Amino acid sequence: MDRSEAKERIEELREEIEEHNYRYYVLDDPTITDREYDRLLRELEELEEEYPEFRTDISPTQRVGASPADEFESGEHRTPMLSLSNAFEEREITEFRDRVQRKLGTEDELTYIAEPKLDGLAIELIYENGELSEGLTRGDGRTGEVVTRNIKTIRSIPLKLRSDGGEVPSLLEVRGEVYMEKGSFQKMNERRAEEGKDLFANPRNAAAGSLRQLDPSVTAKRPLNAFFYDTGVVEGREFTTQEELLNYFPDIGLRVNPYAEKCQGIKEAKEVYSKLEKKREEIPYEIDGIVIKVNDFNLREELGAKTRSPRWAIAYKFPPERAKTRIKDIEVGVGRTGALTPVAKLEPVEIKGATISRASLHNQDEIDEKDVRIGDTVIIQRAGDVIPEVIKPITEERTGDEEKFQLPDHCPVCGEPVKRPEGDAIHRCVNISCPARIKEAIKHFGSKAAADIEGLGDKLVDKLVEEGLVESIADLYRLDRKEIANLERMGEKSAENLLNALEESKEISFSRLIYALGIRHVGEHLANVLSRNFADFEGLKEAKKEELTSINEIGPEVGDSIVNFLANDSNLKLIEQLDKVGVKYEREAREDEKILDGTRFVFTGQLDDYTRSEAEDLVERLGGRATSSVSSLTDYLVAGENPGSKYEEAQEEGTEIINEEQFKELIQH
DNA sequence: TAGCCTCGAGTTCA
DNA sequence: CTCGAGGCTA
Repeated sequence: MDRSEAKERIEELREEIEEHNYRYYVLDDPTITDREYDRLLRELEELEEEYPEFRTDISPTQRVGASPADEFESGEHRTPMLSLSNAFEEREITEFRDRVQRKLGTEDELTYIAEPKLDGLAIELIYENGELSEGLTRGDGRTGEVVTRNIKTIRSIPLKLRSDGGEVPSLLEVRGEVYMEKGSFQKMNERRAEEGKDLFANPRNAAAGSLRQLDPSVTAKRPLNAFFYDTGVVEGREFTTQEELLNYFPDIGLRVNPYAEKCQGIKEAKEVYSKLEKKREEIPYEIDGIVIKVNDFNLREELGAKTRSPRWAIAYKFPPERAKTRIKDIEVGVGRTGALTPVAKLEPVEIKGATISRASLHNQDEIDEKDVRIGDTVIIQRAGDVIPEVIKPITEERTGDEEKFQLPDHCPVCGEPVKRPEGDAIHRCVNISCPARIKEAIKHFGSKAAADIEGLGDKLVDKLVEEGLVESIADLYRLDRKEIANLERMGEKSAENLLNALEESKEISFSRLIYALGIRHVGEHLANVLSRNFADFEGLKEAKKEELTSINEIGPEVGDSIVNFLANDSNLKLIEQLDKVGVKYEREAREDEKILDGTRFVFTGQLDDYTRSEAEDLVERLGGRATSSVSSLTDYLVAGENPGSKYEEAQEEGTEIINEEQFKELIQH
């Protein structure tokens, strides 16, 4: 065989193999045996070995997995992967329908698509000119991990889109779910048991663990599969309905779930729910409910989205798995804000593979209302399949030995009296030097979104405070190498790492530092807002409550909290000491050009690309001003979808009215 | 003043 | 992830 013959054969084999993959995985209708398939694959491997110049990233041979990586890169989603709002009861589904119809201003029932909600992990694949170029996990919705090489090992995922139906879109981002079948999961665990390896708790964890393998050749051996149900950015084709999308995907080689159904009106969607709930056992993969989506994409656009979820879809979940157990005891924890939280210690039970041994009871009201007592047999569930929750005691099983529980009136850690402000459900230890509060404050300070001090874990903080080495946040920066190395389980090396991390953390942005201080009601977001409105702590300290509350998103409660924090001597001392030990904060490096220079904006209605407050922040960052009502001083009214009464006001005032597009042009963002 | 939307805070397990 | 509560809009 000469070179050009080899090239031809290689291409032929690739096509043939992918064709068989398609027939096997998408159509579920294989035409050759596994042995024949393996033979083709082996032949291709040999040829590629012999003629390395014809190797490519999208050859089926790549599916066996490339060499291990050190870590995953992170990649941004061009459009965020939102999550779905959940419903557990039929009533909530009816409310969903009403909401949707109200927002669209129609009385007519819409067409929906109901699909099973797979219990796997969401991914996004990017096909450029039909070739798989990148695979991303959902991550936090905005940024995920690049798992392209692992994705390629999944045989049912096409490396190249099929194109017999005409042109393939030049850019196609598709979204779907990677999962593991229940049977494959079981077999895999049996094998792992034989090999003495740790078992996976459930198929979901197994799928997630497999996809996040640094060594793709490990992923290649895991029985993963995928269904697709959505798109991200698409260029070169327009979809008008979910139905069209679900019909089109298999044509280009993407698997869609066979249980998806078109529903005329919400009632039919509810029927799909009941039907699938009955079928749940016999479906070969785990599903935890159904997803109901508005079919028409134009309507979807009109409905828009909230920050975390679209308004045009809802997840209708099956009842979560419950279990019966006993409350052995109730412990009390003290948080950063001094909140006393009762935690039930449970007789360990397994739900969905995880062994549950504790569950928060939140506060005294919750305990009283549910009448939960120590020694009670209770029903628990994992809310959202994650966080354990006590539903209710089984009173029939009481023996009379159960004890009612009352939160103590003195802090279990420092012994000072506990207060419960009127109208508040939370008991609080108000002693700001309570060791528990100091510990939590320090942990918060060192956390990722705050000063990000690597190596400063919970255990270490506990020890530092207990040993008396650290009494305040500033003390962290006064630790010396010997002190640290002398602690249990800490050596020279760990001490050095910690010191380095501390040193690095001294350079910090103003907003992170504000957040790190742990001012009540001031989280990441508001810390950011504050850092944009004040240059430094000097400015912030001088701010009166009125000045603070005039800032968007800061109301009386938050204003008070900030003023109080900065009026407190020990807090002021902390800020001073941080400065003394060398913590240098700076306003965010990215100083935007002040192109708007005092221009006043008012927003009304809904914008596509920003939330109201994002748009307002943006304006302020660019040196403009965003106000809430139209006056003669207003330069522009930016009108989004469904503008409110401000629209008419602006017309009366003769204020210039612009749409989102024009706004974007104006700010060039 | 109600209802919607976000943010903050607290939480569990592997 | 969920709950409660603060802030904003209608």
